[in-house]
Amino acid sequence: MARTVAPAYDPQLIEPKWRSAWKQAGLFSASDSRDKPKFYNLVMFPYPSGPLHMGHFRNYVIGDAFARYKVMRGFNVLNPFGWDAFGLPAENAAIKSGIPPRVSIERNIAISKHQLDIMGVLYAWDRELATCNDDYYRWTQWLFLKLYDLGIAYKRRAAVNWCPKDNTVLANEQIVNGVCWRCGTKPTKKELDQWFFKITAYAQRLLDDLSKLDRWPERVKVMQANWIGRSEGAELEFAVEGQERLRVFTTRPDTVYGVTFMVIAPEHPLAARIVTPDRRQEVDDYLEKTRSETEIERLSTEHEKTGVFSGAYAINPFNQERVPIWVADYVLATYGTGAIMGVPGNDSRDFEFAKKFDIPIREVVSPTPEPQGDPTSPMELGLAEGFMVASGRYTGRPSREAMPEIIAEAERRGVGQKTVTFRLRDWLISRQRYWGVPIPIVYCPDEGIVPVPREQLPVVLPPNVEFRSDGQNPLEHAEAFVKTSCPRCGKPARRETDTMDTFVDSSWYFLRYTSPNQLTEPFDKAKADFWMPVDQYIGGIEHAILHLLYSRFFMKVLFDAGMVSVDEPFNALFSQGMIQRNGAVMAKSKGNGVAPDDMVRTYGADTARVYELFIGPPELDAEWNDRGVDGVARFLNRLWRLVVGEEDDRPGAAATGNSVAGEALLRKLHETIDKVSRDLDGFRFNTAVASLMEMTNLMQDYIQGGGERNHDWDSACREMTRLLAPFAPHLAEELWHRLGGETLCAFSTWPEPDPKRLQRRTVTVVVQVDGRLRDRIELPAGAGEEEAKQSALKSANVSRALEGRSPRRIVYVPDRLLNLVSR
RNA sequence: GCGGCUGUGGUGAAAUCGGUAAACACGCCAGGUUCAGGGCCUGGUGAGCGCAAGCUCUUGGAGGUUCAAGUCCUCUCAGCCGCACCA
Repeated sequence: MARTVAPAYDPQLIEPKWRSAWKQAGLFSASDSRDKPKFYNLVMFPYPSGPLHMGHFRNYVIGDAFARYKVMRGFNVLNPFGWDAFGLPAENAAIKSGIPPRVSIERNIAISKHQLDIMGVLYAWDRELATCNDDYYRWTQWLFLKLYDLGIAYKRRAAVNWCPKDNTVLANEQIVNGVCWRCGTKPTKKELDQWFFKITAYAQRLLDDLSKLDRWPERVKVMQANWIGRSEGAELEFAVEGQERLRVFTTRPDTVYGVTFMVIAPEHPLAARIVTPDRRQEVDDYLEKTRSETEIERLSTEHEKTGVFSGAYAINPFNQERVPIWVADYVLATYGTGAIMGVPGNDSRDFEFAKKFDIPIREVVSPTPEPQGDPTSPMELGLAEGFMVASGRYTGRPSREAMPEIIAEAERRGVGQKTVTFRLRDWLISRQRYWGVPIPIVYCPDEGIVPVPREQLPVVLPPNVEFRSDGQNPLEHAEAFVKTSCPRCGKPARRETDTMDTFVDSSWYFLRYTSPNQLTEPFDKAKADFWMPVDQYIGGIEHAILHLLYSRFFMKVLFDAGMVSVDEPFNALFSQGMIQRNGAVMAKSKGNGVAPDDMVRTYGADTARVYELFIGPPELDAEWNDRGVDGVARFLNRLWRLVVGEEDDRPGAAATGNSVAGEALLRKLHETIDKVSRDLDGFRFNTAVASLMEMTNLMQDYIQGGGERNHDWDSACREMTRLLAPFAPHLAEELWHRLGGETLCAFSTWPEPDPKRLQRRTVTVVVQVDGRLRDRIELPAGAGEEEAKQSALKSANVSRALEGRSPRRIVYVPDRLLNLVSR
């Protein structure tokens, strides 16, 4: 057991008392009334995976402190909480242990709720939701049907990423570093009929509107922009000998004269059609090989180019040259047109390919108007712009100028046009798993795909299913669930057994909080209009793409459908860093977690909270230091003793000559009010705590210097208590009460700094000679340059540094600095 | 490869507008305390030189702009994160 700082006050005694007081008084029970400005404060809801540790709590403490601050600032604060309760871990646990997901989830929720409670983290619990409850997921189904009606939800056969361990498909966003984001297994390819959301239809808006999000972290916006991956270029059409045509996408139409070969992806439909008989066997072998080797080979970092000649040729529409068409897996079927023009003279991948297969390499862009010469070892691959080489009538022109002309020529001649391509793919939402929202679709032998009528929602997830060790979806074997009748014709039909990706659940939960008991629709539009957008969203960086992109997409769809009045869900976003301990991110699996329960027992909730906020800049990762907690405990104890008045009779507390006047005390108080307010507005909790510590230290100097517990002192104590309230709310409440506060401190008004108190009569001005610090002088505030100069010249240090020279120039920053320039 | 972030004492860090580098805290050292230990209190604590006054150096590195640079500019090194055969 680490040695700890014994409390001077007893958190165990005071903390529970104030927690019930807040609940009774309805702190954070948001009303929909408009008498105060609204503030929607939201922390990302968690997956209830078991006991929380202090790493998780950074998010909740930040959110709680900020919400409390906003209440004191006079806002009508909505600060709700819920549970992202569907998902694989609970189902996998069920397969192992036999405990049904709903049971383990409910147990975990109860544990987490208790932990939040003892940490003094409070929410609008009357708005609590869990995505696995049918009064929530029926509306997720309702929204699916809405998207189906809008043509945004659709089903198609597609080669999808399949995780063989989790036995389900994955969205592109869920392949992280080439492996399944959950279990780390390398996915394989599978052809399946799957449900998608047409997020690509929103690609441009999702990209454009990032510029509206000026209170989002830059890195999150950059990650989203990269993920959306907009590329401007052109599609060019090459005639293939015979009847076929081959369309390629290129961002560099200006390099079209450098084409010496074409490549199509193995999955490209032309691959089957254009191959000449003599090449058939070799091409089929290659297609077979790329299919079986799947992503594993393709994703290896130093993947050597492979490919096979199809036997067919294409005609370059610009120079009429005949170029061979190859099949190679370095071209992706899912991007652009699934085919490229090979320009080895300017593209490093094409260069590599051409080298390997002895395809001619031709210089096409040169950094100078003259050709560089030896094109077999071009040093300037990937040249963004330059001068065109061997490019017909464009030769010698700057490529940047020629590019639009080439596109225009292609359009005129009907062999291509300007296009924009995105990396973003449609969102695959089908999951072949049990513990999720059933997709409300019925398959009828006659009618085909039939949506479940809205009045029949929810399609209830059957509670009693058999969890199979072969990993198959239990729903497929739940006869009572699968067998149904067609809603249109009444004939026997089968239900869809896929469930939805849990990211669908979390794409709209922030709307449900605004009217959690709405019985007739997912949310009440008037209430959503009142509360949305979320004013401050707080969560981990791991959701930079997935959740935050999907939620933005949903919001735009609902906006277009007239269901909401704003098209971005989160006005300001804060991504907090992770807490590490012993060199690793705090995690249950690493065994380095610190339990909030232990912290509360040893130090009390307030110390744990303040330490989490003091640990470092909240947006950066921070290392948990067990001893650092003691420092915070000391601070709170000292403040307690000072305010409660136990300081006088302590031994060693004799006057030390550190005399602090009442005026100085009040000036520091108002400086602290000013600083803490600005720090809270800017999410700088660490420096806010530091300035509270500074003020406490000064209060101690005041008392030890014999300062009286007079009116000034009382005022300092009272305002300090209010400043402390968002950080250490229990302690603040107890002090507030002892200072005679009649209502709760949590509801009291945030103090304002008094500008008169911030003024100083005298200021310390730094004196430099030739830019080097030589002395400090005391001057009346607002003193003029001449006065400052005269005063400075009296300084022995200054005259020594001047060595008899007189200043040739004087730089004077009033109340701050005087620089005498003598050289 | 592309994009982003971060480099400041023994440690976590601060410096909000180009104006006192190292606030606050941990740790360490010394002293005090009806001081067992712990706690509490006081003082010290970037490096070097000096008895001292003081001087010099110091924000990953190298240049530059400026009266003045942790902060702005150019180049560069290291670490972390994201994306990655995206045409």
